Amino acid sequence: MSASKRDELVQNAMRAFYQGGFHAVGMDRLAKETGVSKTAIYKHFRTKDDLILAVLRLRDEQYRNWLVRRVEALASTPKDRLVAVFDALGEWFAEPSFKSCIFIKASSEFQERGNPIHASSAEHKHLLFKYFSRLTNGMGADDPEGLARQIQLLHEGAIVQAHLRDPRDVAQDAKAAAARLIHSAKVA
Amino acid sequence: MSASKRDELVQNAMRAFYQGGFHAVGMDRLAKETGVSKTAIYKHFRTKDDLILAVLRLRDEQYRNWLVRRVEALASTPKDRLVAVFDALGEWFAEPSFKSCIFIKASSEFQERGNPIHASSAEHKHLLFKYFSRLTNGMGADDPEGLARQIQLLHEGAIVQAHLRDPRDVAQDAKAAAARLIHSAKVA
DNA sequence: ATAAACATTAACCGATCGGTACATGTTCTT
DNA sequence: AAGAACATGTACCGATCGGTTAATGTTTAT
Repeated sequence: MSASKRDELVQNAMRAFYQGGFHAVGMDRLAKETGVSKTAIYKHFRTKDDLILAVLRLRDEQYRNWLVRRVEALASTPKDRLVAVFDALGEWFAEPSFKSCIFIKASSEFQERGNPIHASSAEHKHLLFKYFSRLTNGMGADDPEGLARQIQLLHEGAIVQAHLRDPRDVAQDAKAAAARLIHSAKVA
Repeated sequence: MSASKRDELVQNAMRAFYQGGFHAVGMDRLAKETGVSKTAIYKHFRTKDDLILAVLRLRDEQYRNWLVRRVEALASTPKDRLVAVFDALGEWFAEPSFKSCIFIKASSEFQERGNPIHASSAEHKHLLFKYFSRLTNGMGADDPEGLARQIQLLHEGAIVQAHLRDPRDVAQDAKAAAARLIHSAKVA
């Protein structure tokens, strides 16, 4: 199996797990939906959990790349970019295939503290925090880490809410709250 | 089976699903952990999904009752109570058995729009919104529904974060953000 | 052309899934 | 005390779970 074929498999597995859930989607169904036989899958991934970890690694890279690039395109100062995060979120929520965040889902299904899948999800959220932190540092906030954590609270809350109610206004609510927090933040 | 026995079953099922996940915990394991045989369970619940719905109904009542009473004990004005919500959350996060919110987990595992379990989770979050809304109305906020939605964003975000990182400071971060939003909210 | 190397498929493994049939208590009525 | 009504546990149902074995292409090197 070529490297690109493998990437394609992980990508298709991501779609299947994202739409159907990790426990709910079995390996047989996965083989059918990805067009790759179970044997071929197990040639490259020792266990289902390993495949899930590969899916999460890919999604981490995808999501953070997308967010950073989209935010860069929408605003040019760190302060404006922190607000623009929620415009980007709004675009994501509006996609018909939006079904919450795969890491929140993964941590819901694999919740034991030491589980690698849980840890991988936590790591993704930490990397996201570091991105927010870069921006709050860039705008010269007095307590950049604190503000970054607050921004992330709104980020995670918006995703959860967008999955449970009409997502149309969720991003705007979060954006308004973020703008308040950012503009009233003390600058060093 | 007496009514109290039934309640006890639902309560024990709640613990098992909460700790282990809905798909991951099967009916055999459930029977073992609750001490009630499968046959007896199926005497009172047509399907596993029906049992899950009963679990969610109980948890909805429990959580909202707990939150309202705890907040009432911590503060006496609507404005202070909105902030106190996050002190209550902090107490919850500090419990060793805390493992996120069962409704967020349920909506992660049953994510199809029309699924009754998903709908029940959404309904719980809507009832929670109505509680926040009562408080924002009580404090005379200019846009009470908008502020209530922002408070709920912090509420959901805090739960997700508390599940993925050290939960010690999460509630305080959310409380600080909520206080900012509440105190800078226009009053009609 | 041929054989080694690799990829794929189908069939199968024991375990567990949600759910049920049935035989055995146990309790209440008379 | 006898029998109806109900509750319970055991053993089982076909289907599916994650994962493997072994036989069958398909490619590549010589």
